[in-house]
Amino acid sequence: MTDLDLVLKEHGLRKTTFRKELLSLFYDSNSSLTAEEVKNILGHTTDKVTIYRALDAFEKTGLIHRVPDKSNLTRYAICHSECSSIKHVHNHAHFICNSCNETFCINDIKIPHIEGAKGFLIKNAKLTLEGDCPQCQS
Amino acid sequence: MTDLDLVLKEHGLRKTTFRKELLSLFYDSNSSLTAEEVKNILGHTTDKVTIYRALDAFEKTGLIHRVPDKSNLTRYAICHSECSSIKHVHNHAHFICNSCNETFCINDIKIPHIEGAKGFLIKNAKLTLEGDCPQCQS
DNA sequence: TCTTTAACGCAACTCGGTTGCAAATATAAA
DNA sequence: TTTATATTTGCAACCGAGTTGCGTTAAAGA
Ligand SMILES: [Zn+2]
Ligand SMILES: [Zn+2]
Ligand SMILES: [Zn+2]
Ligand SMILES: [Zn+2]
Repeated sequence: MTDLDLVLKEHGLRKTTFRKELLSLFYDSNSSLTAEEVKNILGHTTDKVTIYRALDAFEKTGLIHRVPDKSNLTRYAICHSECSSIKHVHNHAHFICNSCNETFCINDIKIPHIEGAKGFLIKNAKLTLEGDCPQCQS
Repeated sequence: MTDLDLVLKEHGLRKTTFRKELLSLFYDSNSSLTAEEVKNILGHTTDKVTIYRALDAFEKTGLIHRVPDKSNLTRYAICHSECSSIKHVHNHAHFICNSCNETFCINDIKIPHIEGAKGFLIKNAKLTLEGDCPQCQS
C-alpha cells in the first residue's frame, strides 16, 4: 500500500485509479489546480463531473483547500496543516501572479492579527497578494 | 444640474434616468450591490444587460470598485477615494458577514505592508475579513 | 463469494454573465 | 432648433463553469 493509498484511506476515501492520480497531482504541484487543468493534465479521459465530485470530496475531507483565482474559477491547493473533515486550519497568504495567473500558497507569510472596526466582529481573515511569481520575473 | 448629473458628466458618462438611479443606489448603500440586487431594488424594469454594462462603465470610469463576495458573484461598492478612469486607488479592507452575506468596505482598516517571500514580487495586497456585521450581532 | 456503499459516466440542466445588432436617446455642432 | 454623432438601451441568442439525476461500475468489508 503506497502513501497515496494510505492518505485516501485515512480520509475515508476509496483508492480508485483516478483519485490516486488526482491526489498525486496536488502533491506534485507547487501551486494550485482548477478542474479544467486537472482534466488537461490527465488527458481528457475522465468526465468533468467525476473531477468536480472528487475535488469536492477532497476538500470536505481536508486534503485540499480553495485558493483565490484571478478569474474567479474554483481553484485548489494541497493542505499541509492539520486539516481534516472536521475543520480546515490555515493561516497563510496566497499569491496570484499577474503574468501566469497561477495561485501559490505562501506558507512563510502568516495572516497578521487585525483589530475589529466599529461593531464588526472578525472571525477570520484572508490575505491575497498579487504581483510577479519567481518564474515570471525576467 | 444635480450632483449625480455632475458626477456622471465628470466621468464621461451620459445622465440617463437609469444611470442616475444606479449611481444614487451606490451612494445610498452602506455596503455593496450585485447586478441582481440592483435589478430587484429598481423593480425589474431594466434589462439585465443594461445593468451589467452600466456596472462595467461605472467601474471603468472609477465610480465603483469590485468587492469580494461570499458566493463569488460580481459585487460592487462606491469609490470614496481618488479613483478615475486611469486607476483605482484603494487601501481598505473588506468585510463579509457570515450571516447576511453582505460585503462592507472597512475604510478604517488599512492593508498592512507585507514583506515579499522567496522570489515573489508583491505589487498589491487584498485583505478580506469574515465574521458578523453590526446588524447581525444579537 | 456476497452485500453494501462509494465512485463513475452520461445527459440534461442551471445560472451569472456576455455578444451582436438594431432601435432609442443624450450630446454637441451647425 | 435642427442635424449629425456617439452613447445607451433592449431583445434574443449565446457561453461556460459548475450542478443534478440516475443508472452502472467497482471498491471494501463481512
Ligand atoms: Zn486545509
Ligand atoms: Zn493555501
Ligand atoms: Zn475605486
Ligand atoms: Zn471597498
